[in-house]
Order: sequence, then C-alpha cells, then structure tokens
Amino acid sequence: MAVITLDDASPDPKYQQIVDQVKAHVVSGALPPGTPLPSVRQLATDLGINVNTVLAAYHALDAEGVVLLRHGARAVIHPRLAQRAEPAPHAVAQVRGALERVRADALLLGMTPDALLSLARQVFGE
Amino acid sequence: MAVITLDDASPDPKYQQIVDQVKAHVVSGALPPGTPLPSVRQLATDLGINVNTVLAAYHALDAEGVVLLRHGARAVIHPRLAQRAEPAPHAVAQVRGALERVRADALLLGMTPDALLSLARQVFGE
Amino acid sequence: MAVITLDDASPDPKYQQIVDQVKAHVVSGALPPGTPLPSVRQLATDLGINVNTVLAAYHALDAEGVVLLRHGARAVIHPRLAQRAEPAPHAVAQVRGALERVRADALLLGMTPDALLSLARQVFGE
Amino acid sequence: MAVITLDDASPDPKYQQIVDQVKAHVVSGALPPGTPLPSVRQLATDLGINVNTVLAAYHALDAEGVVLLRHGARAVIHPRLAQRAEPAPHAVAQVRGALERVRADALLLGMTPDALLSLARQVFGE
DNA sequence: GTGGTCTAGACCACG
DNA sequence: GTGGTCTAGACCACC
Repeated sequence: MAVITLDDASPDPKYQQIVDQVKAHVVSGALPPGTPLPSVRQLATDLGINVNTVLAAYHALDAEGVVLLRHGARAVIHPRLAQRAEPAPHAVAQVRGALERVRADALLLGMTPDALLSLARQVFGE
Repeated sequence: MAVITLDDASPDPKYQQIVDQVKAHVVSGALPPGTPLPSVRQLATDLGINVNTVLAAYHALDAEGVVLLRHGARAVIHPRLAQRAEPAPHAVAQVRGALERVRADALLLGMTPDALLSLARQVFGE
Repeated sequence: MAVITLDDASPDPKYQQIVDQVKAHVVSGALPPGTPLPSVRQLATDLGINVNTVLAAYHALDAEGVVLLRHGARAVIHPRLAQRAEPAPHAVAQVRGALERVRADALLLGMTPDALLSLARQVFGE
Repeated sequence: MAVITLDDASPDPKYQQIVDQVKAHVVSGALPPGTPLPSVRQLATDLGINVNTVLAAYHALDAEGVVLLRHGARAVIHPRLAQRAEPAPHAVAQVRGALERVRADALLLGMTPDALLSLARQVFGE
C-alpha cells in the first residue's frame, strides 16, 4: 500500500514523480503524519534508480515541510502536518494562479467550461 | 489591448510567461483566431528581452497548435482553433492530472476541500 | 524537576535535544555542578529511546566539559563548571559567529534589527 | 566584492558555508535583490569544488526564497526579498529558540550574561 | 543501517 | 552558456 511507481514516459523527472506521489498519499490519508517512508536506499533499489535521485525527492519534501528528515533516522511524514488549519494568506493566490493556468490549457484542449467545472467537482469533491 | 508583460520576480521562465499570457488572451477572446501576433523583434524590444526568447515562446505555442507560424509571414492565432469541439481522449486525462496536483498542494497548504471547490467554481465559472 | 523531554516533530536529532536541554538546565541553575544525572538506562527507558542515543548525548556533554563521566559511576554535572571565569579567547569569536548567523536568518525572515535587539534583550537579560 | 570563501577546517559542510555567506551578503546589502550570482560552474571552479556542491547550495537558497533559480538564466537574489515586511508569526519563535541556544553555549563557555548582551548589541546594532 | 556530503562526469532543457 | 537531472561510488555522522 502507498506504493510509488515511476513512469519513464512521463515528462516529469523521476524525483518530481516521487514528490508528487508522496504528497498525493499524504493528502489521501494513505500516509498519515508520523508514518515512516522507505529508506532512500530501499526505495532506490525498489524503483531501480540511484540513491541520490531518491534523496533529491526526500530533500524537496523536507524543504516543503511534508517530510521530516533526520540524520540516522528513517524519514517520516511530518508529525505536525495535522495541526495546520490556517488557510495561509498567500496560499489562496497561489492556488488561484495554478487553477487559471489549468483553465487556459483545458479550454485550448477543446474542453468546455462546463466540462472543466464538472471535472473539477469530480476531482475536488470528496 | 492584449498586452503582454513580464514579471522578473516570477519563478516562471520568460518564454513561459509569454506562452501563458497568449493562451489566456486566446481563451478570453482578446485574441480571436486569425489575429496576428506582434513580430518577434517587436515583442522582444518591447519587453527588453532577447529575440530568441520570444521565438522559443512562439515555437512552443506553434507546437501546441495555438499559434500558426509561417516563413516570412507574421505569426497568427491558429484560425482553426474555434473548430475544435472534441475534448480529445487524452486531454481530459491530462487536465485531470493537473487538477489532482493542484489539489494535493492546496490541501497541504491548509485549504479545505470546500474552499478549493469554491475557488474552482470562481475561476472556472463563466 | 529538570525534566528532559523529546519532541518527535523537531528537526533536531534526539541526542541533540538531550544535550540542549541539559545545557539549558545547567545554565538556569536547575542542575548545579555536582548534580548526578539519571543513569543512561534510566533516561533511555524514560524517554522510550535506545541506550546508545543517551550515551551519545552524555559523551557529547562530557567532551564539552559540561558533564563528568566516570566508569561505573553515575554521570554528574562537572563540579568545576562554576570556577570558569575567563571567557576564553576563541569563545567570544565562536559566540559572535553564532550571533551573526542568527541575525542573517532573522532579518531574512522579516524581522527588523530593532525587533531582533529587543528579543535579544529579552532572552539574554537576566 | 561579495566574495565567497571556503574554510576546510570548518565543521560546516561546504554547501552550508556558501549558503551562510550569500545570506550574510544579502543582509549586509552587498548583494541587493536582483543581483546575479556567479554561475554554478564559475563559482565551482573559483572555489575548486564540484559543480554539484554549488548547485546544492543554490537549491537550498532557492528553497528558502533567498535566491531565484531559473532554467538557462543566471541565478539572482530574489527580487521580492525587499517586499517582505511581515515579521511572520513562527519566525519570532524560531529566532528566540536560536538565541536561547546561543545563550546556553555562551554561558557555559564562561561568558557573563552582561558580556553576552553587550556582544549582542554590537552584532545586532546597526 | 540511516541519512549527509562530496566528487566526477554525462546528457538534457532553456535562453 | 546556464541551470536541471541522473548516475556511480566513496566516506562521514547519527542511531
């Protein structure tokens, strides 16, 4: 459970794919705060990639506060993630920008505004 | 009208900012199909950037089918853009992926699913 | 009294947290020179961590001269701690370096020099 | 000016030394917002170290928002650094923790509270 | 055994 | 030319 897989055909770099999937698992509840992640070496061999690539992903997650890295200890999902309840002032602006970008691409790809809204309800709704 | 501006403080590369803004203007109707874009040299001097940077943006837009580039002729918004009505099979999957990524980041930033849906309705709604 | 606690959400390693807290208790007077520390095994079980982790902390404190370790005997706060009166030549330079580092981070975090000085007076003042 | 140097005898890793010095230069005004940093390759050869070590430092500065990294463009001190005026809620607590740590070490090194406060006024004062 | 740092070198993407 | 990604492998620090 909470498996991480790589797609060689993806335009995203491997370390980014790892970051995205860990975040997704955190959000879905598959990786609750405090859960230990696989060791960098373990995940590297599992995915058939280099240890440093996994390290890059873990460092990025650490910098974002999603993961807690400590010397000698297994990396864990940050225990204080659950406490965050403030919407954060700039966060909304940031998300809005991302949504506007998605909207432009979707409409140019031929989707109707209605179809987009409907898809959003599907993805964003519980 | 349909002005393009660059933000030096943006994490996005310049060519990306140009691409995003042209798309936005197309979607908003400010740049209807067939409209000529400013010449590469003109836009480059207007923005105070290198010609190659503008060229990169135009090429990207051409590759996505948003713009039509022809040797010796001014670049124009693709005339057949309006005819696209089929959402394209992989397009929906692509947009869904983008939305899922936005969702993960939004929730990790502390937004509630409700707030996100509400924001999406705001941005995606006509 | 002079309790030591661990914070799982802290980015600092456990042994470091122990070292910091013992130092703080010594400085505050809660652990005067000569005071015996809890045994390695006792503290390890109290905190629910490995004996070696506590040992590492005690060794670090011993190396810094804060604690006196003797084979077979309980570790104690170094009895001669009180006698130190000379600031030591390199000590000032070391502390100055630490303060400069704190200053850079504080200012980058948005604090004003005045706010920083005021906070320092609060923390450093008796 | 705004030179960066490495100290092989320092306990801090090289990439950390680069990070600290860039921050110090930003705070001192030697590197105002928008200033381009030396390219990773240039700085690497200047310091006689590997390119990836410099990259690690630049990535860390980018993650902290001190530096703006963009593909193909020279790294620059973040242009929006000047705009930050909010003290940030957790920032104060973070700085306070750092000061408390410095205080404990200073007193254990034999400095008096008065000497520490005086040094702080020297370092923190304009 | 776990993560941290550093090196060396290759190839890709952006301007 | 600039930064980005990835690999391979070595050695160190922490638990």
